[in-house]
Amino acid sequence: MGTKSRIMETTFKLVLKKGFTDVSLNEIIKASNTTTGGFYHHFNSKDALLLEVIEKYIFNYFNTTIEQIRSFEGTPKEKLQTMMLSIVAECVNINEVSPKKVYYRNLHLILMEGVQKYDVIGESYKKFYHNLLNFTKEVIDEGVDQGMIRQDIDSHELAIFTQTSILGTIIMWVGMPEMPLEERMISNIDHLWNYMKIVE
Amino acid sequence: MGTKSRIMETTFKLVLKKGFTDVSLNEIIKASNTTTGGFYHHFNSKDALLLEVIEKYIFNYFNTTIEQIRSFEGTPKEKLQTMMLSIVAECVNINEVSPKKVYYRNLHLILMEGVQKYDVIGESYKKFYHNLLNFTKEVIDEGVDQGMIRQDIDSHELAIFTQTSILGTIIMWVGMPEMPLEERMISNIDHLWNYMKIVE
DNA sequence: ATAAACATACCGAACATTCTCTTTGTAGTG
DNA sequence: CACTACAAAGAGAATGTTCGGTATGTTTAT
Repeated sequence: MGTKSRIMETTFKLVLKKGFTDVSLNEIIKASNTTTGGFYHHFNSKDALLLEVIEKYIFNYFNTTIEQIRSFEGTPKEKLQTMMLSIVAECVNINEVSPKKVYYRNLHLILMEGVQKYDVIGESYKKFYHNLLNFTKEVIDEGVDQGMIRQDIDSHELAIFTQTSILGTIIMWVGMPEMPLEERMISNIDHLWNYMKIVE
Repeated sequence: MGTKSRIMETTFKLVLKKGFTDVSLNEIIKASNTTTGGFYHHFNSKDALLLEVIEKYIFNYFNTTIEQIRSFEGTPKEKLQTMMLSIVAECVNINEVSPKKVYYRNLHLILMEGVQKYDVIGESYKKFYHNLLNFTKEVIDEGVDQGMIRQDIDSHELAIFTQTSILGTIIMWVGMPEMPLEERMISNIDHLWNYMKIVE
């Protein structure tokens, strides 16, 4: 593996454990088995590194996951579930960086730190949300076409409500980590589905 | 105003603008019109100060708001709305520190930074969530007693679903600040209500 | 009543440490 | 020779903290 990607992977691991500000450049350099010169050969600054890392290891992953689920076969409800469980549960296995699910909590917290510190990350975050929202809306529209989802509420409105519930599940779990995330996610999607489905 | 509370208020203002890590002790000391010695007379460390500030200005406020709404008169739906709008919109006026609503976004991000950095803050965060969850459940139980809310779903289950939707609205808005928060919150509570109310 | 003893609140220069980033040097390769 | 990819050393600024000192107020003893 080249020095650059070694630095990036190491950085992601460290950041996942300690956050942006609590991981120093010296630490990164040592853990990456390189030197200051080596580092500055590949990156202009610490910030530049962090931005690249976030972009590659978080947003790239999130957005390609959305793309993958787009071609996934199943009912609208199954699609929603798969989408969310993918983002929530599997993202921790990015490049096998960490085998433990626990880290997704940190990943979320770090993302928030990034949003607060760097406008660029805020922008990527926003793009991802729009991307996810579009996906949700597509799925709901599909359900409407198939006659499974009620038409009396605007699908865009339903998509927003769905997405807020789903993101809320994550945030709630960040605050109460003892809550079983997958279980909760599934049961909340059940409620959402019961609300939007057509009752016979 | 005493030196200690002056330091605390100034710190809260600064932290709200720049986050924990980006506000230095020198900055705090200068802005508080005191000196290094004066500071260390009242606080053992910078971290100790931050913890006290978060506890006083955020969690104290959140929890007393819940208490206030407990004695508020109105329908269950109105109570839910008032609760959330209070936390979301008015909390920015804590001790008239800041007149701008915009800051609530920062407040949330800072809270996340705190949760990530300090276990103590994570604990307070958790307590607040439980407190809020209990409140939500009380309100729903009240609605059930009044025959307004369906009984076929466990009220605890409904409370969790409600809270996740509501917190999701906040998180979604953090990612997409152009979204009108109050409006969104009200319309999401409408959906929730339509789901849990008894249809005639 | 007065002096001594102590406590509290605060000052500010000095401290050691850590941080990011620059500069200079060098081994390998085409 | 020139270029890439790194190594080594350290400059320079900023950080949180310590510590000796002062001014003011409050007990306590005589």
